[in-house]
Amino acid sequence: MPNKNLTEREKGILSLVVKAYIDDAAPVGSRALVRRFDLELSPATIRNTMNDLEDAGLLEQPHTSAGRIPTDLGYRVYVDELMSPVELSPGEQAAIRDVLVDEGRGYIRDAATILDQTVRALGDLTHLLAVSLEPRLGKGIFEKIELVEMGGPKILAVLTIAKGFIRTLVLELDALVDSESLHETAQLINERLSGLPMRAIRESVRERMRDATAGDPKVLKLILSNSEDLFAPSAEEGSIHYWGTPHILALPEFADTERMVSLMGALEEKDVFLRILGQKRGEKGLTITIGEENQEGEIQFCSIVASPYTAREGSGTIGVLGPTRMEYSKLVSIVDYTARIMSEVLARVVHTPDQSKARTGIKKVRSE
Amino acid sequence: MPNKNLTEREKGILSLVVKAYIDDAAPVGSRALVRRFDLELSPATIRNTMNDLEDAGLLEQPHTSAGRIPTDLGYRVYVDELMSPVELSPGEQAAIRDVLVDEGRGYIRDAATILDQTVRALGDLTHLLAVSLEPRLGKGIFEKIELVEMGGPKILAVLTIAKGFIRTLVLELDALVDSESLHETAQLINERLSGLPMRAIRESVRERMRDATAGDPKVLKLILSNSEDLFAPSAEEGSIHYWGTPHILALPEFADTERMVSLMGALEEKDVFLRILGQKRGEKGLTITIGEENQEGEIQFCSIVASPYTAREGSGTIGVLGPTRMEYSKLVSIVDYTARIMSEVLARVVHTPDQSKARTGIKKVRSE
DNA sequence: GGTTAGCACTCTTCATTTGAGAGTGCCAAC
DNA sequence: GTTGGCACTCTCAAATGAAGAGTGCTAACC
Repeated sequence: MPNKNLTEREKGILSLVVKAYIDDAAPVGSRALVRRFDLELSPATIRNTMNDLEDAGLLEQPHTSAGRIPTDLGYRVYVDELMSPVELSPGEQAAIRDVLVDEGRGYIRDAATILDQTVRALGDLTHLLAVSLEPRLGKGIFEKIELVEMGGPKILAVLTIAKGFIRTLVLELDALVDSESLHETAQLINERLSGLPMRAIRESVRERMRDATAGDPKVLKLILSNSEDLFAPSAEEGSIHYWGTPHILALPEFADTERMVSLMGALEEKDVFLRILGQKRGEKGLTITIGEENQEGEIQFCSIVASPYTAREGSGTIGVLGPTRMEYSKLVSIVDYTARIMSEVLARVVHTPDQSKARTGIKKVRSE
Repeated sequence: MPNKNLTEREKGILSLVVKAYIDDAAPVGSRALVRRFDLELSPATIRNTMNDLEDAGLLEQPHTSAGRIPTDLGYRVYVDELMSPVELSPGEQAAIRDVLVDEGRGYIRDAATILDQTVRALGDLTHLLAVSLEPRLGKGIFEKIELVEMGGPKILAVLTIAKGFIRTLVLELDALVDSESLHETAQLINERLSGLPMRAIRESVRERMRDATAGDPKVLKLILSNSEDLFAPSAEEGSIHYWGTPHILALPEFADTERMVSLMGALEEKDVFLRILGQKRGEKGLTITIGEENQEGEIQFCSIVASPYTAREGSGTIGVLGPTRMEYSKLVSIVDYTARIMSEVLARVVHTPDQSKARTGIKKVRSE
């Protein structure tokens, strides 16, 4: 917890310095600050205060006799104690809402599509990099399995999990099985496992399916040997969506090739973002991570404003990444609003592993 | 077709200039060329020849009294007439083969996973941006449909197309239907449509399904009103994979922010690459597109070496993108080899719309 | 005629210089 | 506690100049 013993004046100056630096990306000096905000004080006084703030570790100078820029700690104090969230304009709200809400669209998109579209809107609205993590099945309850013959020795297993999540997996047998036995086998599995949590199934399928009386033994064996994957806890753990690399790459902060490469590498590699966003999924509300507060070295020159969202029984994360010099006060509102609306929308949506666009979305049709 | 009337000497010099420039990314001068390649001729002679090549439009000077760099046309002549493909070292071959070939892996990955892994290997091997387009169903033959009840009013339609391709789509009804009628409806559809090309079905489902005697009329109506999507020609037209942005962003060619932004924008937007790669899918063999030969303005400072690959009845594209200054002679071999192996591997794989990693891949299991 | 040496000229690059501008720290005075 | 004044520092941009690389051209050479 940062020093709270700041005078009112110090708080004010820190705020102004942060604001000015966010706008200009250039060190801000005492004289410039006075002129810019029509301060009643003289530059000299400001200088004294700035000096105190520097001693407190909230500001720093790139070199002697340059202006000051906020340190990570400075931003932290600003974010925690000084700024107040900016209300969104109706236009901004609409920009987000229109993308997310699907009224009049004629079909329900699946979660992946929604995330994709949302992340685009968010990235373009903030002019930063928007990132999101797909919802994970929380405590998934297994509903049922269907086995569909696919021609040749291949079988498509379709699992229905919790309310509305489905998972498909193609299994390959080395012998042909007629669809009758497939159906019987599926039925047997459903009788014994339906309603159980996925975890429980993973741990005890073999015992539960012992002494099978019906169904095809080969198929059953196939299912059992793949139970780790079939009944895995999370559906799409690995899926992140992002949008806006051109926005941030154009910022002066990323003129340095090394930073650029390290960020893009992290994005492509995905691991880094999985860790960061996955961690935030645990948090209760909106999170702000500033610069070196980040665990991941690749992006310690960046800040992230992120918020968890919920989708049925799963939950994910959506957020915005940019240089530490970012408009926290506005981004907080935008990200918070987005996550909120997203939770609303996703509450009504089925989660499928299908990744393609509207074409393979979920069509909502009036059957007249 | 570029001028063929080049003397042997001119061809030689052009080759050397291209090679030197590919290595150094700096304009190459006559004296430097002589020193570098231990030429028997004097710089003055080289100068004369270079002058001729400049007149022919194959070389250009960034400014008077700098060295020369190849023009797009210069590269074209080099590629078409002068270079010879470099054979791959066993190590390089192995690097590609190991990723693609799945022996000993224990499971068959789906097409998306294979593309993902291949593109990674290709990008890292070439130190450029590797891109690929997922295979498209060629002349798809509809095999059958299965309708799976999903809880609530939702139905999962599973289509089996051609040999081994499947497509899933979630449909939503506004009434509950028991699985018996679902099964009957599916059976009816299969009886009437199985074996027909997707195109034919799209055009004439309604007539073909007229006077339905069995099945649930509501479900049938739902299927009909979604036939455009269900029987759409291509499964995953929209999917491109890429890897290697950090590689190319680090190149001097991309120090210019504008180029960087325009390339990254095109990558995120996907449209540009869909057009480029989709077009190449039509071509017979490996294609080299140099600089402004590109139709798409966003990447007219880049070259692409790409090759189509085949997967069952579908076909896709895989290739490498980089600055026009790239090692064509080597890339040709690498891309060609990759596409070849990929076609081999994909011939044995089922294509599913499932995007996640190994977890939801296709498990190959000995049922014994 | 092709090839080459020589030479004047051009242009970039880099280091250096210089002046202006912005900013600081400190001191003394208010 | 606040401020004006002042010496000092540092960056930035423009200007300068020398070095280096390269060119084109001409005249001579084989």
